[in-house]
Amino acid sequence: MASPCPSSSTLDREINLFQRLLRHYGPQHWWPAQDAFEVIVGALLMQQTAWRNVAEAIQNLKEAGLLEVRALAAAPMPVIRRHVKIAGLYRTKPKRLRDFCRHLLNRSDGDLTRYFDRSTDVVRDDLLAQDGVGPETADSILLYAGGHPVFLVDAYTIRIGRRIGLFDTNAYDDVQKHFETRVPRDLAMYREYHALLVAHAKALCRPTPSCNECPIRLLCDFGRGRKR
DNA sequence: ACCCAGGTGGCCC
DNA sequence: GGGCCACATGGG
Repeated sequence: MASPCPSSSTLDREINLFQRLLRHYGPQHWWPAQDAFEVIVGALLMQQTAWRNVAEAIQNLKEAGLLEVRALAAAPMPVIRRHVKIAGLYRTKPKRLRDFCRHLLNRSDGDLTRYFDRSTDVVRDDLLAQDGVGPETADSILLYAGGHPVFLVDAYTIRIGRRIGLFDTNAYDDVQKHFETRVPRDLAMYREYHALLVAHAKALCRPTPSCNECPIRLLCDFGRGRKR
């Protein structure tokens, strides 16, 4: 049966949004990391912290020879703390880093390929069981370190999606399901989609606080709104 | 002196 | 299930 060829205007908004973002911002080349382990460390440090500081913390670890599962698992807490202090939450993040590495050793002898070589759901549950790993961190690790195609949701995704009327919820799982049921489950595309949403958020945040000048007319003004 | 950053876990109702 | 809070550093 020859199904009618959909013009771009009749495509799902979620796919159309991806195409507009990609056309405007271009490929983002995410995640900025050398290898899977560096992605994991970055994901654990990134929470509620500017990437600039995370990058510096990772560089510190790298120069200290600690950007490796076994080394980090064995490093004394004060040493780890000194290197990652710049990434904030220095009383919680170092312990999470070290404990996560110890878990990797227990689970797969520190072999990340082996660690990720299970079904997406199984790995995701295993990640979520670790201290400091919530849905976003788990999915960023799955997507960018493990090569598992999951749609990564973050505060930007929810803000943009709500403001342009894609959905009306803050619930992580619901937003994820929203995209996963409308966007083909493709690893490269899911990686790019999330990176593009962040690129758009950052582009919008700085120069144009209001959406009137949004380069791709998404009408999604930014700012978190008052807290407290 | 604020407000924010690619969250998470612990409470409370 | 949803809403609030502490956590902590550095930059605008």
